[in-house]
Amino acid sequence: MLTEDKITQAKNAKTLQAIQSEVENTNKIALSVDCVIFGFDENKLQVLLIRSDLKKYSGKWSLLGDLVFPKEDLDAAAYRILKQRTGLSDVYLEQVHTFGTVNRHPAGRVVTVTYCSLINVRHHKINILDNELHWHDIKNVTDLAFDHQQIFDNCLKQLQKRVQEHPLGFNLLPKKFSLRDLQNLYEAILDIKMDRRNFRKKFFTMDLLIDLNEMEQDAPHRPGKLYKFNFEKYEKKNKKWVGIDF
Amino acid sequence: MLTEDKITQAKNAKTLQAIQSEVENTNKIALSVDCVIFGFDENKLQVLLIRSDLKKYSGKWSLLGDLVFPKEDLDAAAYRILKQRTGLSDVYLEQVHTFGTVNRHPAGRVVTVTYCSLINVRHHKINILDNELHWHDIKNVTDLAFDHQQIFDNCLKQLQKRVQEHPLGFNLLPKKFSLRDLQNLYEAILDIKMDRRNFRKKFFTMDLLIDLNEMEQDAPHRPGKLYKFNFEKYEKKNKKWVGIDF
DNA sequence: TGTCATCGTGTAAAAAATACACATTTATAA
DNA sequence: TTATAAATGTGTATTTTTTACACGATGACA
Repeated sequence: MLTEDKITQAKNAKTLQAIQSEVENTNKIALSVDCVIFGFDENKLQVLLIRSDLKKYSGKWSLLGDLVFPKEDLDAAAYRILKQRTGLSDVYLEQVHTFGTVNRHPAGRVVTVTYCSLINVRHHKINILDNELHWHDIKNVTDLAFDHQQIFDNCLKQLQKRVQEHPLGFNLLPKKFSLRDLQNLYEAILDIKMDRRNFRKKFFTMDLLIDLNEMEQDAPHRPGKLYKFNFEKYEKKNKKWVGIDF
Repeated sequence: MLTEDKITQAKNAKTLQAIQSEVENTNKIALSVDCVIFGFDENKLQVLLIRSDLKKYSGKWSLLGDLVFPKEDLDAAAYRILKQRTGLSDVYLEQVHTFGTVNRHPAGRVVTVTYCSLINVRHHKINILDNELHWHDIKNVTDLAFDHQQIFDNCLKQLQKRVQEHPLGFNLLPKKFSLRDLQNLYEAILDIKMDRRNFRKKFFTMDLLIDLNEMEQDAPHRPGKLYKFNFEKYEKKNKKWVGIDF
């Protein structure tokens, strides 16, 4: 190493104290997490919203969020909010994006880490005690408080993409579901219509559905067979590259 | 609305001051950005690293990062670091993930927002004056300081995925490139070998390359034709859904 | 027992991905 | 100048995947 290098290195090698001082004193910022919680009910994709707790946005709906505690992991904060609001643990949760525009929050600088969560509406329904908390058909979600509309749009877009690449969608369905349920789910998330026969062929070819030899109950017409997703088998196979396509 | 609802709403409707107080006083956290800066040189994917400025990690390499200023947008902080370290503006930059494990940084709680940047090595080469800053073949990147190995791995994985779905890769190449250059780039990023004829067919079929009617210079063999990417045409076409595949 | 709605199924055509070989061009070295 | 080495440029046959499309069977209900 050249002498010059050593000088530079010495210059760069701050003491831990120096950095600690920077971290402690100068540049701290409030950090929050916001959860976009999706559910699937009546063949519609739904999102869980709460009335804004800020007078400025009184009457508007907002995502579920809270400040992150100083000694709390980000994921833990997101789980805390979910547990608090839905009573559910063990839910699908994935970080999506961090929004940090300086003036995004009226109360000061708040950077927010957003999470997408998928839950089975049936499992948690009884736990929504707070009357200010409601499911909304995503088609009717407009004009949310803060920058939550942007966050929501971003999250939905990511969901639409990821649901095609990974078996996320099953988190929104009961353990047992019919192929019709599954197709309705995909159609709701992607906002498209699909050919029924080709959809079935697609999933049967994947060979990741387990036929339960049971039938739908209480269908007002010919009942369909019930399936469950074979997570074990899915975990074992490592998906290959798809190929360049843009 | 029920009376009960109104009570709940009143309870939830904090004043702006109350929230401001929370934001200002209780839960502030140091926030940094870390940039994974990729380059492409000698047919190898490279990443720009600096020697750690912490004695604890003396000798180890780390990503380029800095604390975010209280009145600075996240993206702006990332651009600032890039400008500072490479002299480049107008570079490809994309937020990837936010890492916030409580003990990830020895100096205290620091949450970091990570960015992936793709730059043309030729354009900035002269601007690396700092001797502690070096390009590293990604194949040799191991054991970075802090949790930077994890951040790097995550970022590379995302790059591998996104480069197949969007024309990011061209940010790593000179404006004029041969098809061989392009293929070498994809092979380096994805760490696979591709069939030359099928690769060419693929890109010609896309019809997004403009034939410049120029030839490579100084090739030690038969020179290939040079192309540039048709960004205008690409922007105009909106890619349709790919289809379920997992 | 008839009607209605949905289930369950197969095939043909089109499009995309893959595997694969040889003549051409330029630089370089004999 | 000529021969050699190395990479370019090109096409076709095969397989796989995607798409389009129709009808008989089943169960609920009236």
